Amino acid sequence: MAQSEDISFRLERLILDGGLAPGQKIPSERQLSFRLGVSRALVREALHELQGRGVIKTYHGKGSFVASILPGNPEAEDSSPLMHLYSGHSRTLYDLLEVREQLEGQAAYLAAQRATNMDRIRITRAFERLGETDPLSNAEPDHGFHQAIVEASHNPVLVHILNGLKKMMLLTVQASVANLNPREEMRQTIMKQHRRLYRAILSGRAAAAQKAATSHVRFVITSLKQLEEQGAPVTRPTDAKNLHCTNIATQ
Amino acid sequence: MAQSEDISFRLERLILDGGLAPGQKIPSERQLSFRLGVSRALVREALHELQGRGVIKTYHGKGSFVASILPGNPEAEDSSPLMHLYSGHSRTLYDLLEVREQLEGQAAYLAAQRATNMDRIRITRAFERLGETDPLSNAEPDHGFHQAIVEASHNPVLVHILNGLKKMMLLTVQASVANLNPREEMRQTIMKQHRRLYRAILSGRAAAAQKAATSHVRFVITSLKQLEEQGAPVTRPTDAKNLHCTNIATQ
DNA sequence: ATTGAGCACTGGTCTGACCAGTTTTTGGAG
DNA sequence: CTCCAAAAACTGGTCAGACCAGTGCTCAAT
Repeated sequence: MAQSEDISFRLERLILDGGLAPGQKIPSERQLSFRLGVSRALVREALHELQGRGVIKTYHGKGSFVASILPGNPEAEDSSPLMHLYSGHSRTLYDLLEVREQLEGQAAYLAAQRATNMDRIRITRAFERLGETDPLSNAEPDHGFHQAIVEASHNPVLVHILNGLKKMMLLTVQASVANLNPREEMRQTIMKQHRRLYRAILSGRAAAAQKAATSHVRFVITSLKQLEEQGAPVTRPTDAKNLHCTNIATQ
Repeated sequence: MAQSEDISFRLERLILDGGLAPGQKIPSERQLSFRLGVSRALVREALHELQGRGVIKTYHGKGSFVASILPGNPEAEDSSPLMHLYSGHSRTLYDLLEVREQLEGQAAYLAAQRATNMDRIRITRAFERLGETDPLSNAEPDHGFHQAIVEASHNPVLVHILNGLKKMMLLTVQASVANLNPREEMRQTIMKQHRRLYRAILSGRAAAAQKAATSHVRFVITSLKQLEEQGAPVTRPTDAKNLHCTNIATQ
């Protein structure tokens, strides 16, 4: 009945449809009031409702941003039982990657189908950034590339799950992974896979995109297993700073 | 910093310290704005924050009342902000099913490959129980069947994620779903799909199992969409008791 | 006593203004 | 031309006052 509830509902859907990029800025209050055809006061009330629910964060002079929902719990409360149970077990990494193989494939498939022009621009930008940085610290751009693809799938559930998987990988992953990326022929292969994935999505070839993504993850899996068999150390990184070494696993 | 946060904080304390019992009426907006020395708009924003947090309920013409804080399960685990964000949005159900289509398929695939004898026994037992119960309350055995399959995949991550998805579906799902299962031809089709899935897994035909599972979920999706287009009500169940009506969606 | 109109509440919404931070633009100094 | 500071153009935060829309009470006319 209340229009303000309707507004906050529509805002939620706007956030969901928009890909639910955590940390992403949402339109300004005045803009929203114009778009939705209501007064600014109403928009503000709706935003406060979302704020109370922890969906968004608002900063004076800057704007409102989608709250990162996963990392939002500094307390070990929700993720702890699972995390603690899993982390440290070498096997878990492969379990995670096994699921990721499937979901990254689906994300690529959907992205190829549903990507808007804005999405294509974001993906392209992320893709171009892949080659710019030096090999050792390219965890960030790589993450951005895959993130852009997942968000282009326009399935918030998928975004959420893959984010969760990634986070768990950071806790589970082994230091040995660091050895994988620096190898020149590895980098070549991965770059090629990325390019294939990129082209498939941009040209809307959904099946090809899915195949490219799954085979990419599968390649990472087999490479890791191979590496492990060669007697690579199976130790976890001790501090968070070293976590970027997991770039190969998040590709 | 923000005064409105301070206001909502003071209101919360007023509710707690004031010994305001659940269901009790809190002062009117105009009264609060006078008492707190701020504008009514500010009070309204603060109230909306509390409303979003589920602390109060507001009724047009009557006033705002302290909500009973009991009904929520005390365990913080499933009451993540994500849940609140998703639940109630019709689209989310399809987002969930879209992901499930993929993961149930993978679970079936892996189960066909990895199921131990013990797993086969469990799956068989669950399968046989499918036909025994009356059609209206067969949410339990159905859930058990799929659960047994997922666990036979021997991928804890997969088990965990699918459990989470199922839990979220229970919060998201619409009452209209209840109409799907009782229909005779639906039940026939679903039963046939279950049998195909069961046989494929037991005989170790992984690809066939995967196909059976995904097409099963896809069937549910299209059926639901069809039903929704026919003008079925898109209302959420009001009490937890009706949630078992979601069996069709969790199959 | 019953009923109805009217009034005094309640929240819901709008308008337009102004304050206070942040970011971008711009124009002049070097 | 470059660079940095002033200014303009954003952002959210707050206010005042008005009017609409439900709810419930009161009191007079029947």
